[in-house]
Amino acid sequence: MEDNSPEKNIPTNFIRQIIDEDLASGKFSCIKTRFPPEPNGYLHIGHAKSICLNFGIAADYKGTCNLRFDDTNPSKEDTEYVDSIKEDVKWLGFSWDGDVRYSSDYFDRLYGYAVELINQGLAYVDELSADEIREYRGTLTAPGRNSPYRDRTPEENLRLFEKMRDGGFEEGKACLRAKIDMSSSFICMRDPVIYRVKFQKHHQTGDKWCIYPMYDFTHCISDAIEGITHSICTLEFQDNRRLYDWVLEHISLNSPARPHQYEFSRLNLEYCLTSKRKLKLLVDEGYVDGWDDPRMATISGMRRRGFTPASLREFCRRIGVTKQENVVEMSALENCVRDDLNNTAPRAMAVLHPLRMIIDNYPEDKEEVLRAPNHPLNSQMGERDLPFTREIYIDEADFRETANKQYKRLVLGKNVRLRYGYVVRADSCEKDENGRVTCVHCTYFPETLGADMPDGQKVKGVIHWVSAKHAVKATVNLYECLFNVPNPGAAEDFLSTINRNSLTVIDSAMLESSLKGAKPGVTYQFEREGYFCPDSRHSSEDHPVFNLTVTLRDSFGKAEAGK
RNA sequence: UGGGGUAUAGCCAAGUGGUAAGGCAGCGGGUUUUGAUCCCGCCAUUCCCAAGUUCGAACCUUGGUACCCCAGCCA
Repeated sequence: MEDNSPEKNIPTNFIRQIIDEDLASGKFSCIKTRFPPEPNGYLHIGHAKSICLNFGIAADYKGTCNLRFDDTNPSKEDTEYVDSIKEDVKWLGFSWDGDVRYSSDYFDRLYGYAVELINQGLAYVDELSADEIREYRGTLTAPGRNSPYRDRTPEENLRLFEKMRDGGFEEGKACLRAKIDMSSSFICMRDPVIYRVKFQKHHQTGDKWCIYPMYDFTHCISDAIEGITHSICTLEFQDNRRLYDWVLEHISLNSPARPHQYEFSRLNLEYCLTSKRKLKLLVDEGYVDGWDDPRMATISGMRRRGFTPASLREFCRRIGVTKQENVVEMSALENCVRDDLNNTAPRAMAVLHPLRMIIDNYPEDKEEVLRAPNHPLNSQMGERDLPFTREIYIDEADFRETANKQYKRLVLGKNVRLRYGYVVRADSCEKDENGRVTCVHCTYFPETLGADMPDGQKVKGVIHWVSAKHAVKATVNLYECLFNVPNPGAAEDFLSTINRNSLTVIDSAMLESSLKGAKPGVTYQFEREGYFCPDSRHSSEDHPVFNLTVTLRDSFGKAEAGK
């Protein structure tokens, strides 16, 4: 039984099941989620999964989703990142509720809650060094020891915490710790540091603070302040959930309903990196052309590559949300892009490796204008002109002097159809001193425009072409995966797994004339080749530069390669 | 016996005691002026392993095994 109703397209996953139960039980009446990136890098495909999850849930349950920058570590953050993140979320097609939020909006209140903890005897200023704190923390199998500063009075702690705030301690000389349990089996509960000294200008709060709250203290409180009902994060925070709950249990903030944290597994995509730290290294060390290099699995890179928001959303829908570790195959993503672009991309002809073809029986000064649909299955996308002349370009791969029956393109003495045009027969070819074919001479059959050969013979092969006189010379960037191995993130030295052939620049491709004014933002299908889009940085009307988005599926090439 | 998690096809992933969805990949066939698209068909007698409970188990119980995460004043 097939059911294509929209309801069936809404994903089901364990988080949505929890929400269904919470709604049914009356625990919550309205769902609020949040997408909480730290502005310390550009968003990548893994973030797209989280964005689709959080904003998707809000949309489907008629709730809301906040965009909140988790900006508690000013030394790693920058407004360049907040700007790019906002742009990426919007581009993906989502809108956050109200204004953009920042954890730093809550620094005053956070400070107040820290004081509350101190007053309850649940936090203390520790003057152990970072190294000493690590020693005292114990190991995975051995319990930790109490800091000698653990039993200071609330009054003393308050005074010391104010001193921290007022710049009275150098960095590393004091920190505020929650007093929990140094022998807990959850390492994160062994008196976690919740405030540290950092004489660092903050991109939002400037020089107002020299102490900054830690993630574990900040995130849960920020969620509660914003009335988040379901705080969704990735698996590595599962232990931290105990601290998340502990903090909210011990402060006076009573939101309508206490938020709960749920964890899902992060996305791993074959041949890609989904680590901001490593992506930043590629950018900083010049291995790529910026965060938006089309080979990067960043949202901005994929945008520049020609991926569509719809294809990324569909990808996130298809991969699902679970707690299982996973590595998704590249083909899953590629298929989503092809599915979308196949329906929406205007078609065009572009010859990537030009080979001259002269149609000897076509008058030298004659020029015809052929018409071609912009989409084979969607006439609403209109048509375009295709100038046809005696001299055209075809692709080198589409001509062979001799070939077996499998080869359906142009062979000496055989016929082939010029896409949207005539049938031609190859009569002879010219070669250079290296034996490389430089020109093919053909005869065309005037009666075959939109018709079979006069004798009724069907021509199997169809090849693309452009009029030499009207062709627009262009640069085309071809891409392969940036890495040679399926899981570069797991490599001991990921830089050594970089694919040196990840970029191939074709500097004299020939485009059909209608592509002359092509603007970034539209992805075209170059027929028989793949999807390509104008490069947003380098393409111009004088010098078009196109990036390969993804090739067409190619069963012939695959079969040939398999031989 | 530190603790927290996860095991269903090559890769994702439904499934929640009633007899293994779906997608991607792959394989076969049809249509086609894109070797594309589209269409049709095939692709887990078995759910990490082993015992047990039950008329009936991927789902429950017990015992194993494998893998991931945690010892930042990062998030």
